[in-house]
Amino acid sequence: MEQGRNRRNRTALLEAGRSIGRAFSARELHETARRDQPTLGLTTAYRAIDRWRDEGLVEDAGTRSGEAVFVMCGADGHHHHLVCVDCGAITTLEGCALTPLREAAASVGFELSDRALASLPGRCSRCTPA
Amino acid sequence: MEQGRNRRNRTALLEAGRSIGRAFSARELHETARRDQPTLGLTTAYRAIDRWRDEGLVEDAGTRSGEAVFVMCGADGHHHHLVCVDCGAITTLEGCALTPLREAAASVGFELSDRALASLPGRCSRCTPA
DNA sequence: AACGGAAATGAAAACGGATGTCAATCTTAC
DNA sequence: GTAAGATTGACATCCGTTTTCATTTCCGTT
Repeated sequence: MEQGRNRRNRTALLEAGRSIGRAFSARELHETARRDQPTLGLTTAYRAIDRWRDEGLVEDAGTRSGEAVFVMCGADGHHHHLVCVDCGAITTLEGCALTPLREAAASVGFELSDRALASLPGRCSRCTPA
Repeated sequence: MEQGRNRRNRTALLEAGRSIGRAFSARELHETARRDQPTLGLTTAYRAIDRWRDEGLVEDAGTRSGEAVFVMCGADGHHHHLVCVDCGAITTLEGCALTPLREAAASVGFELSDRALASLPGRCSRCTPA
């Protein structure tokens, strides 16, 4: 019995997302997953990311040269990601160093957006000019 | 003697940017400045924002429904802006509540991006659901 | 195993924000 | 005033993303 395309696609996309190991664009996810499933379409990669975002499996991580980029996110415990704006490298920041900022915002009537700040832009040591 | 178009455009754009009082897109800047200078083109609005960014007069403030948005920024002293992701309202946050975060990032070899975090996403009290 | 409705897929078209092009206009130096 | 150079704005183009739609796949029911 020929296995279905759907399940294989989903698996290939998920493995691609997990194996990339850094922030990725929809195009990069597509290219990576395509090595396993050559017929997989770009539209499906976009749709997978949408679904993952709804499920909390992926976070928006801004844009890199015009493309929206994302980071995979195990949903365990409160944490933030540092994302290198140059190469996409990711480091997980355990605990929450955002509390002082959140309180400062609250004192002027603003509720800081946890979702939008889940991924924090920066530069990894490789990409920081000496 | 007919005054030049260039100077008038520049003035209209600058006044528009300052008068809007919240985060704005290039299209919004264009529409506002156009009330003074009806012949002013959208391209010129984009170019003004580019120039302002180089001069530190404006900061990127993410995107709102697909459009990049910006906030005007007096270059005086270190501060951050809280920008409402729904309505674009701005509050200036004096001092820097980002220090703990910056240090946490530094401890794992990341240099936090001051520029990218100049404008912090959140929700103003009006737009926060009760 | 066969059927049927619901969901997923991928190719192509449509969309929209941003950028590039270029002739016309304006500014500034002389 | 004139010429060289910068600025402008209409239009074309680019490109990431979304929409569309006919086809295929999935899965519960018979």
